[in-house]
Amino acid sequence: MTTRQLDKTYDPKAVEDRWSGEWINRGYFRADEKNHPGQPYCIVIPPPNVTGSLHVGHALNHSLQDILIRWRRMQGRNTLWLPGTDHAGIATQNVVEKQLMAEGLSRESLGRERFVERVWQWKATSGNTIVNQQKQLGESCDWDRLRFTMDEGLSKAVIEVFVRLYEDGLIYRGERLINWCPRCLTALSDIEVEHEEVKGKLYHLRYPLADDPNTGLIVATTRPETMLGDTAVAVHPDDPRYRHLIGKNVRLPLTTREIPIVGDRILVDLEFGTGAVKITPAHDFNDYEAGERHGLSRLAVLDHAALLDAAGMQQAGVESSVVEMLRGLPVSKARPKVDTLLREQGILEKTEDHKMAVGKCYRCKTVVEPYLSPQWFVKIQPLADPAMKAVEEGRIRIIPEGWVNNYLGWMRDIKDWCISRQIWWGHQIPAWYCLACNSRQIVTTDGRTTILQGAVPIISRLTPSGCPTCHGQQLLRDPDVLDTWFSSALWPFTTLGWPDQTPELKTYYPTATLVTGLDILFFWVARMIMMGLKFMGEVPFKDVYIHALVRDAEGQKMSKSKGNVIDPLHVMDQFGTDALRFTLASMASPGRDIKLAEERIEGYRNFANKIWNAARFALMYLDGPRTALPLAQRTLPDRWILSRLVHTIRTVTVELESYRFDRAATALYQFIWHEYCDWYLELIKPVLQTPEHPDGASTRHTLVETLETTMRLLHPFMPFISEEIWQTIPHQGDSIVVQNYPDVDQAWAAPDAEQLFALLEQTVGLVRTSRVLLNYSPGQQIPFHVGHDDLDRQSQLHQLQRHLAHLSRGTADVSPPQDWPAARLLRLVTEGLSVGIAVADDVDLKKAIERLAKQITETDKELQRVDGKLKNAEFVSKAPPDVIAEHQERVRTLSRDRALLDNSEQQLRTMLRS
RNA sequence: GGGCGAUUAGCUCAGUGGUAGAGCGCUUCCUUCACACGGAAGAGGCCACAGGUUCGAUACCUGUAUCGCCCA
Repeated sequence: MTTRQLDKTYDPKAVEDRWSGEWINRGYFRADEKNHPGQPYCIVIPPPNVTGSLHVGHALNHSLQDILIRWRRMQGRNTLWLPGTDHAGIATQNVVEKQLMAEGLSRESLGRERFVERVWQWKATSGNTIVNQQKQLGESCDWDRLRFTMDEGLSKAVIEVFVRLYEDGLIYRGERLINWCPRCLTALSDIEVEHEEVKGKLYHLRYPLADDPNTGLIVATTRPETMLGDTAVAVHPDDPRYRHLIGKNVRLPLTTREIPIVGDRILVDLEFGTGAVKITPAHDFNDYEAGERHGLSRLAVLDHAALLDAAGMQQAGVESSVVEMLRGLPVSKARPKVDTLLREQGILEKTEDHKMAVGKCYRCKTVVEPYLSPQWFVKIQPLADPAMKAVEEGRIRIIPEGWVNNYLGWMRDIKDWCISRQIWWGHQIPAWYCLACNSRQIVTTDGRTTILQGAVPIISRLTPSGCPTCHGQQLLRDPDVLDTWFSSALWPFTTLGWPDQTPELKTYYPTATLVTGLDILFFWVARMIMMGLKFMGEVPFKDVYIHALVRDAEGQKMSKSKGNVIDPLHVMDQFGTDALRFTLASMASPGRDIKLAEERIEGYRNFANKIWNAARFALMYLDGPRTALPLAQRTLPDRWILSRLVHTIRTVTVELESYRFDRAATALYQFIWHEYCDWYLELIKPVLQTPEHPDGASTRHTLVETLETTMRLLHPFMPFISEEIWQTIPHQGDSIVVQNYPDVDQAWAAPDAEQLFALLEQTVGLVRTSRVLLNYSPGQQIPFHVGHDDLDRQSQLHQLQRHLAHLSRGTADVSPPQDWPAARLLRLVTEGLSVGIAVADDVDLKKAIERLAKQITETDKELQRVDGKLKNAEFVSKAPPDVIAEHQERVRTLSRDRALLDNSEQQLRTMLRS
């Protein structure tokens, strides 16, 4: 066998480039839905926006999934990690529109067909960016199954779902107040609005009574300009200030209208403002509902661009001079004008500062307007109920559990889902209208065609050939497209071939785990559950693992505008992909956001280098025969490291099963660095470096055995370096990717070896401390004494003599402390263990004495504390016997230590004086 | 306004009803033939505050403060 010489420093770049491509070429990630004997384990990736490039949030999300998938694959499960991208309707349309703008074009100038073509073109050139980046990260997706939410199969499925929901009466069209983005010019669903607190003013307006203009009612509002569309004033029916006014009318200032005063205990908060509020059903959600309760008409005074609308104002009886003054103005300009008008007319009583929430478009951050328009909705309650039940009954587990209430709470109050968007990029709604039958409902003004409420749609999977009612041939397709989240809600089954009953669907649905961030729990997760239950009759996944958000080192949300974005590709370039992956995994503690700092990644880069050098070390000493001796015949270091390894295997496996990536990563780090490298490799050096050593063959075997196993254990976390090392050391098989994950082999556990080792570690620690106290240089060989109060331990020290001498660099005399020379000896004592080192003539003893004094103080403190507890009658009578025994034992040990330390200190002081 | 979470070493974070832990940073020593992206030894903490439960609380309960997130 030829061993390759490894470089002194690990260079991730070359290794990663080679393996990321090679794994794919060899088809290791390809799923087999038909012949694989293993239990299926499927994860569908949260499809990144096709516009996107990999950011650190993806890196976290994908790293965790890849860990799970690689781990399960190695465990022999029939794994499928299904990749894909999302067409991201509004976001993508915005990107392409921006491009057009730069060319002096607009989507309107192109027309719908050419615009959509243009987006496809853009997708063809830029859409693969993120996929290529994912491959670079080593993501073990089955890339042959890459799906896109607008590819042919998925589009067909989307239409199918729409038609079926419509036929089931779960989709309807109606005029409702919806969230409207005046910049994107489209409706948004409730959750696509981000609420932000801003400073505003509360305006107190006096509305005079119609039959007694000298008295009036003062209403409080944050949006004075909408008063033009008021259709009532509400007071609380129990409010003694106003209840006698209910049923009377007020004169609405700036208009020719009179509006009624109504009593409403939902809308009106007795404590807030003046206790009287205006009702503007066309421009406020709460007012809209109040309007429904009281049968009020809705008067819209803003148009689709959120500009004051002349026609609307006229219809609302606004005085013509006011109409002229305000027409076409945006709210920001209209408000000061209205303010002035109201002041002049003595209507504005006062204003006061007021904090209020404004809604912003989650795509473009423009302030959204409640807007009255006909839209398509999903009737959600019938879908939400089973989705709640699935979680309540534990058919879906949400991890961490804390989010369950969040989910259930949202589902309980869920509102019908507005699914139509007035954009062009997306799945066009499969609804057609007969122009003949709907001549009054279809109006075109200024080139904008509006399909009014009441139009009768023809819902069809294919383009209908004619009107089924009048057989008319002139049909207009509904111009709206579906909410992007409509198609992603179907992702777990449409990507597997639904509505066809494919083998994939049969094998992999329901999927095993969904890994996602909290931010899309409602957007995506909840809706997948609803749709999965509706169309598959089964939950789409069994576990939902919700991970944290990645923030910058200061805890700020990363954003391009703040300039605090950590680019994962840059980091991968600088420190290696494995280092980034390991960092993210080790920081993925539940319920806490990740503050990512580069130093942390650098630390794990160092870890990778450490692993690399451990492998280098192994390779350097691997020449010669290797023999697998029975475990009982192996050396202490070998039995100890195997015992620690099996312990680590158990920990990593258990932690992965409970999605504790952080703990699994910590266990690996601790084992590899501080057990394998710090102790094991040091311990076996004398054997490896002695030619023809009797333990050589067995030690070399264990060295390879443990290193090879450790690489397999590490592989899901650090796929590249583990593969590279695995390939270099003796192994069987083509790639670590397809090897078995290490199993817990209980035979490796060796409690006796661990116990011995603990004594070794403790003793070596004391010797090393002594050396530093006495300023012996690290290389200097020194004689030292070791002894123990406990006879068993004393004899164990004899067994350890060789290792002690090696690790402490000196010659070890194991004998009872009372036999040691009394003079010129520094003695350190811990828990019955004594170490004595000769003091050279020229040594400064101050440091050693200080250290002894300090330890004596600490021992005293501890002694008092423990003794105090034992003197407490209640403790002795109530604490469990084993705890009491333990305390008593500690008092004994501490007292002995204390006496010996005292003695040692006095000796040193004597020396100092002489 | 409602709900959830956090508060532990200088920083970032684990953790447990009975000796307080890690990484980074810091101090001192060391280029020893795996690794200076390294080794060894150290310093550093009233576990936010106040009550309660308990023989015993950093941990369990209640309240307070501060910060963060979600929802309205």
